[in-house]
Amino acid sequence: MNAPTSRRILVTSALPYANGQIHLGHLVEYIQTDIFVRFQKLRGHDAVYLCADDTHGTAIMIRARAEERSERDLIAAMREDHLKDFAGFDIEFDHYGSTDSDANRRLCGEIWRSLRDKGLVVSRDVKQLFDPKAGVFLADRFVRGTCPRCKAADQYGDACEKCGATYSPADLVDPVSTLSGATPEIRSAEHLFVQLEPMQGFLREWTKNSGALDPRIANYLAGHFLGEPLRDWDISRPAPYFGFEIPDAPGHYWYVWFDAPIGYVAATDEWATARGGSWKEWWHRGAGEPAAEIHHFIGKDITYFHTLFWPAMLEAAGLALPTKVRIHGFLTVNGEKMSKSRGTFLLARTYLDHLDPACLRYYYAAKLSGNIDDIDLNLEDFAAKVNSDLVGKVVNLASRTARWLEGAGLSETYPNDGGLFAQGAVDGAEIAAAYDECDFARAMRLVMAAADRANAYVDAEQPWKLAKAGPESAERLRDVATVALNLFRQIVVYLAPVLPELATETGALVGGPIRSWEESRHPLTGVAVAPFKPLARRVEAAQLEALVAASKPATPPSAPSSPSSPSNPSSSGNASVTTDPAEPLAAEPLAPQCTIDDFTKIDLRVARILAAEEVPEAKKLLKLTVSLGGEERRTVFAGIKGFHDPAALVGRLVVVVANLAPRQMKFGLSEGMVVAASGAGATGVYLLSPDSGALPGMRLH
RNA sequence: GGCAGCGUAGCUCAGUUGGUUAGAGCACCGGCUUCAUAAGCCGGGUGUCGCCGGUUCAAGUCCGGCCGCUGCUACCA
Repeated sequence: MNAPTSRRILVTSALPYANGQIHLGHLVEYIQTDIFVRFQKLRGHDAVYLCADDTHGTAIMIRARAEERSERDLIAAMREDHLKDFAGFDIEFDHYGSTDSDANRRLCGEIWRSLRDKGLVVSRDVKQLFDPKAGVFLADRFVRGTCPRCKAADQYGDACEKCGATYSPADLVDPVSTLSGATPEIRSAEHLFVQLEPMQGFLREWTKNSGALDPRIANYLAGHFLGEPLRDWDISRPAPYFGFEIPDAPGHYWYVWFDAPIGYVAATDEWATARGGSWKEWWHRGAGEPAAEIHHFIGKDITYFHTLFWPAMLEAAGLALPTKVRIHGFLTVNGEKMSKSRGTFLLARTYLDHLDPACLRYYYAAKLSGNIDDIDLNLEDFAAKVNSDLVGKVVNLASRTARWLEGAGLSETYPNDGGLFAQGAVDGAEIAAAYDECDFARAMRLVMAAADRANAYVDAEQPWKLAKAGPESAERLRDVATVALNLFRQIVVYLAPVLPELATETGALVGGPIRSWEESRHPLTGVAVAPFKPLARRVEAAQLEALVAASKPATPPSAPSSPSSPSNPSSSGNASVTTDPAEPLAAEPLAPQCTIDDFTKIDLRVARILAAEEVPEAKKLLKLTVSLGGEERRTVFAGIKGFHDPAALVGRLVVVVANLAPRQMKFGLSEGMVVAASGAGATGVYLLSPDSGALPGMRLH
């Protein structure tokens, strides 16, 4: 029963680059980190979540130029966007800084001096392509040209996508700068390098034995970098460059990857200073009691920086090393890389326009198991999982029992529940262990198992019958509902790191704010229960469709419908045009715009009804057999019973969706769908018929 | 091209150091229920564990090859 020993835990997420908006891929990391930190805080630990915008580098400089604004103006605007998006997803940083801060400049200087003092900095000339028109050195991806090996046109500066050759940008035939179109010239410039080879022994030991890395990662590093001499790390860029000028090397700037991780320390500095402390309490070895843990959450793409460069820098500077580098995979949507053209490049903002952030937080939690596999956001699965778990199992528990307690409140003593609450409390240890290892998927499975038990309890006790049985059952009813609501609140405590909003609302329903994991150990008794308000809403397919539609690239400017256009009679005021009632359209607004590609996915065919029979048990269905021409027959269940006489349908031509996935219905397999018009408020269902002459099997274009 | 990860039920995923008959949730099928936001409960596994070969008394698990998917590729893999 004693509270867990308090730990001091500093947690970071990778710094988002100030050159783009937050998307759902980013959020895999920020949501994951936020859950971890909220969990640690709920457990009573001294945890702090720090992050910052990563603001420097060529890309920012070039974009600022293109937009004819200053870099600082650009990064200030991006920062605001980022903060808004994070807040929208309930991601709660203790401090959110910027790499373009005074604190960061100062700390970069301090760590730089340590590297200099250790003799790790060397200077060397580097030949690089230079864009004379834009006046900047060009990273490989800003140069395109013809592959020197296979002569494929329009290849990047470092490798050919066609033949796979790798080369130096200087080898490209007819190189062109993608910035200005100018022909780049080769220029030589001095760069500063940090020697890593002297750190090889340290890195080999740290990656393998510190416990900071998953053995798979340690193994990967051992086999690919630590087996051979480590190359020097090019750490400076010549002017012009948006970043910090190196104090003892005028005209040279720290490369963005030097100042970015130091941003973690700078954020600590700003946060600690504001509350009267110092960053040294967290980053100095042996400072503070107990020793602080440092956890970095990162994506697998930046493994190299966080497991070799960064620890080497910290080691050289004599600072504390990461306790854990927690590496996660990337996000795919519907099994594929996010794609703008498919509408699966989902921005945080767009998601928030259509859906509840809690749904994504839960879905990610249910899929994150702490390893480096990519995770897939399957939109159908997303809706099914959220609806089934959150709405059907968890929230429904309160929804189906809270109302019986509105007047009386919870029972004065906790009733016999067959050990359910006690079992839930015991499970808490296992759930906590899963959270602590970032195996949130396992935590969610355990929580849902608890919810299943609770629902089974309610079902067995049949409180609805007690409610009807009259006053002599009132106490029993109160007891059953008391158990159910306590089991619900226990589950919500376990879900609080993932679903802070649900935790807040549950606190308002019964028992007050949830502040500690310990609240899962003791049932509430004798307290009031507020009127029940819906705690979560189902995800509807239409919301997902709208999200995808809104994520497609801006459609070519739909010809602004000019009111005077003669082809647009409804707005021409022409008296000869009859005005139809507006209700049908108003009742069911237009679906989001789709492309011709979307449309052609749906194969509409003319079909002839060969047979139509009643399905006696069905309220709405008729069983139709239709011909698509030749021998192609389909069985289709159509929801038109009561509007059409089966006998009158036989022989008639209709339109069917011919490539619709078969659907198992209660009365048999339906192999298509007959198209019909209907609408809110309308009473009938109106089948479509082609003009005479159409033949079964013809496609609608 | 190089490197890494993955490939288990219709879908999303668990499967610990190789060890009975390969699991969960969802979906689906059958039954029950009607308090609840079309929610809930009971029952049913629907599978060539990507393919081929090897090690072993025993392989989803270890080894080799192949295929497929995904990601990364720091001025240098």
